[in-house]
Amino acid sequence: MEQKLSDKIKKINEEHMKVTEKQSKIIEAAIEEFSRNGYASTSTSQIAKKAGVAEGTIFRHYKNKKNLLLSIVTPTMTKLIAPFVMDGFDTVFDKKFDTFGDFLKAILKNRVDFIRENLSILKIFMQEISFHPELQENYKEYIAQPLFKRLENTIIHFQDKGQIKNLPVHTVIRFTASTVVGFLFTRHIIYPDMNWNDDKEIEQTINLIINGLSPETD
Amino acid sequence: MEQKLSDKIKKINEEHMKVTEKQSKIIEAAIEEFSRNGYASTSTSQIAKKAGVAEGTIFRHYKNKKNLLLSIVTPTMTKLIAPFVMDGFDTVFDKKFDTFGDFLKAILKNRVDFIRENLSILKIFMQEISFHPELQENYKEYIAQPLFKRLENTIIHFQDKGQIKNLPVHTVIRFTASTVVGFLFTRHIIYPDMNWNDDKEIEQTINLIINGLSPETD
Amino acid sequence: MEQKLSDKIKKINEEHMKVTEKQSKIIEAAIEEFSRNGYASTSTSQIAKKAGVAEGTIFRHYKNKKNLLLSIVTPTMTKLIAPFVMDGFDTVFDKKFDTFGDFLKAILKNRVDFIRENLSILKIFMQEISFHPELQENYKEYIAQPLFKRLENTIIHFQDKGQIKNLPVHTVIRFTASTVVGFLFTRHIIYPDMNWNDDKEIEQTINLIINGLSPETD
Amino acid sequence: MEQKLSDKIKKINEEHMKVTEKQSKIIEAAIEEFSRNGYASTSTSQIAKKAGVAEGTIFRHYKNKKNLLLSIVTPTMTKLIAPFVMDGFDTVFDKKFDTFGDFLKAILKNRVDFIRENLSILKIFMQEISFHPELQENYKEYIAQPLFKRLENTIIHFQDKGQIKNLPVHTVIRFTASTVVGFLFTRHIIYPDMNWNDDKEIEQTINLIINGLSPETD
DNA sequence: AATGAATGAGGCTTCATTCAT
DNA sequence: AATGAATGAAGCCTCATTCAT
Repeated sequence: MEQKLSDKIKKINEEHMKVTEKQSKIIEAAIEEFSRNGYASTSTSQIAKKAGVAEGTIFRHYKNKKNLLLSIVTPTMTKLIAPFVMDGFDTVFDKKFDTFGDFLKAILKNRVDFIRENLSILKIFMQEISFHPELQENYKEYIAQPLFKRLENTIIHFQDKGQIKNLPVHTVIRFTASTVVGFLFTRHIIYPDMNWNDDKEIEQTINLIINGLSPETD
Repeated sequence: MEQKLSDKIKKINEEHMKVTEKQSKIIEAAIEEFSRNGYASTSTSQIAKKAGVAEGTIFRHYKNKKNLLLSIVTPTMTKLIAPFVMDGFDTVFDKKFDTFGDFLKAILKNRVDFIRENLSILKIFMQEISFHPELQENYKEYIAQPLFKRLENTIIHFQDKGQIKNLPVHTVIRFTASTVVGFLFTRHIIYPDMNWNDDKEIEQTINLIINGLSPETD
Repeated sequence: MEQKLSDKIKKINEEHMKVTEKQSKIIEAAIEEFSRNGYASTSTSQIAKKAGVAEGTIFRHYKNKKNLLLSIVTPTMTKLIAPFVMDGFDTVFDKKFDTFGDFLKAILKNRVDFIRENLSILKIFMQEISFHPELQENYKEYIAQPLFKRLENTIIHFQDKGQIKNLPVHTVIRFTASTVVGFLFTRHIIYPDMNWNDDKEIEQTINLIINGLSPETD
Repeated sequence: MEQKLSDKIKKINEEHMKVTEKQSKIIEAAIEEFSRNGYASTSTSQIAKKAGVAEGTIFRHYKNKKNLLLSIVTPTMTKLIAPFVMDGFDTVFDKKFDTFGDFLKAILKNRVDFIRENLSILKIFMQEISFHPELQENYKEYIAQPLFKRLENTIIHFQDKGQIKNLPVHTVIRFTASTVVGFLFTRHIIYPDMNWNDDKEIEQTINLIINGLSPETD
């Protein structure tokens, strides 16, 4: 069952691989335009022009505009969480971490490049998730739920070790995610052009999380 | 100068007051539709139908669809931060707070109802801010800057009192805001229908922030 | 019968006189806008704004937009030809002229100021005459026909005196009118801002007409 | 330089050639409607219906309603004056004319059919030239200026030969053009349905011009 | 007499999608 | 596989006109 899930995810990603040259031009153009203007305000002819293909060509490869959106967003989102859910991968979970801090650091190190490279798509995802039920369903089934399950285990593990306050798991996740996402959002979307010292910021961010979650020490 | 700003903001809000009955029906309908489908995917005829007015009536009151958006979003955003920037108001800042926790609690108590009541508009704001330069300008001038200034003072105040770690002010603000917004977002947008114990969640959230920011005690 | 015609024309002009202050503001504004943008491209709200009245006020005084146009154009056109058709007036026709040249000079002297003052309205007339049957009917009945009749008599008179070549009357009128209108058009519409020596140009123009029409002298 | 101009004009006309069948239906319909109702009072849906195409098809070929107008008017106007400005063409200018009368006769013979065939477009041009700056610019650059230059030379030539009164060139042109245009206008626009003897009228018109311009013979 | 809010028809234009080539 | 002309529905907005105040 679990196996099946990661198979499905593998398939989603593999389908994304076998693309012709025109196709990848279309995808590239669509990502740029969707992320700059939003899905609804981007026309297929705009994408075609930017991709250097005929309008009809888009519809030869993607059933419709919505389908093009899903083809862009879904594989990237699954890849984003792949290290958390893929068995057999050399993931961050396969190593044993002594502290919750180490764990966080490892995740961030592992995913921060991927996020930077796929920022436009993540932006599109955040913008569009509310408006497209298809996206929401994919998201819940392939991303949110598997991810939550894995994190749940990890957090309980560190709570058992006494490193994390005994708050409800979802509160811990929410706090951690908020802080991390808040940093990445500020870093890459609100002030992408500021002069950031990424290593220092990440360390500070992790410290704030660990401090926040550390059990009363008396 | 500072006085002038709060005057401008007062004006923005007052202009929003003198509305006919049809006008407020239009606003109400637009808020609902914009927030459900997004600005670009909401048609003015849709709004007119839901408001029970002729489509032309919308354009008698708002010269543009864009203008309608701004008329909805800008006054609400200034009202949201009004307690922080208005002089002469009985704001959360006029009282002296002994601890940073008390300060946070006071803010959240003060603003949480407003946020709940204006959730749709805040959602619209978050969705559209990236796509509308006019919105961005209003936001920077009337909201982000004044708010930052006030918070900066407050945070330095509590850093001087030794309650908050000596991190850069913007880091403190980012961490605090991320955590608060992360809670509100989860509470009202991701899982609005869950059975929330608001008081307890707010307390926990504040504790996480205070813990996170508390200076090393050794 | 003839009497009736000049009575009708008198009535048209008198009706144009009893106007309230708002009415004349509307007329003034309409003239300016119609002549600048054309009838079809001028909106009644544009006129109202420029006139400083409410949109509804226009329709209190003029049944509709078309009616406003007619109220502007028709009286002016009848006034333009009034000296030619009004009995009892001290017209250019009442004096006896020795030569066709004197006659032309007298007409031009008499009408040139009127034309200059009513240029915008004449422009509107020329633009709109093709598109409005009502205008065409008024024009034929009250302007073209009476005018032609009078000119016919005059021209036959000078042909009998041997001053004008024995061409068909309509040819003489066409040639004369073309030359005069051609001058006025160039003078006031094509190059209104050039530095014109009006007296000299008028004299030259008349000379060209007289030369053109002078019988072979051999 | 001069070469460049005639190249540009050639290009304008050639672009007008490569038209699909639907395109020429659109043009045909637009000409008829624009000339019957005026540009502003003709709707694109009206044109589409008359052309038997979808409204959207118009905008695939002409980015604007305005652009459609220009695509109709500009090439025809340049073609109208082509014989005057095109080098290498077998124009009326290439032959030597003994008299100004022969010159006028040649021009009229040459252009009268073209005018008759393109009457609707010329009407549209005259109606719309005042309201469209783009049209005015094209007109000045490609039509009025080159035409004036050529005529100037010709007129000075005949003035030197003593056939034409020593009036300012622009006065001669104005008088000649007024008389010719006055005839054509009466012939084709005011009374198109009258029973005209074209050859006789043209001869008379030319005689009037020549007489008008002939130097005093004493 | 004057106002101006309200209307709804219609105008120009864009767009996703189809289909013949 | 790729093109791009064609479509017609729908979008935003303007307008002449009406009517309650």
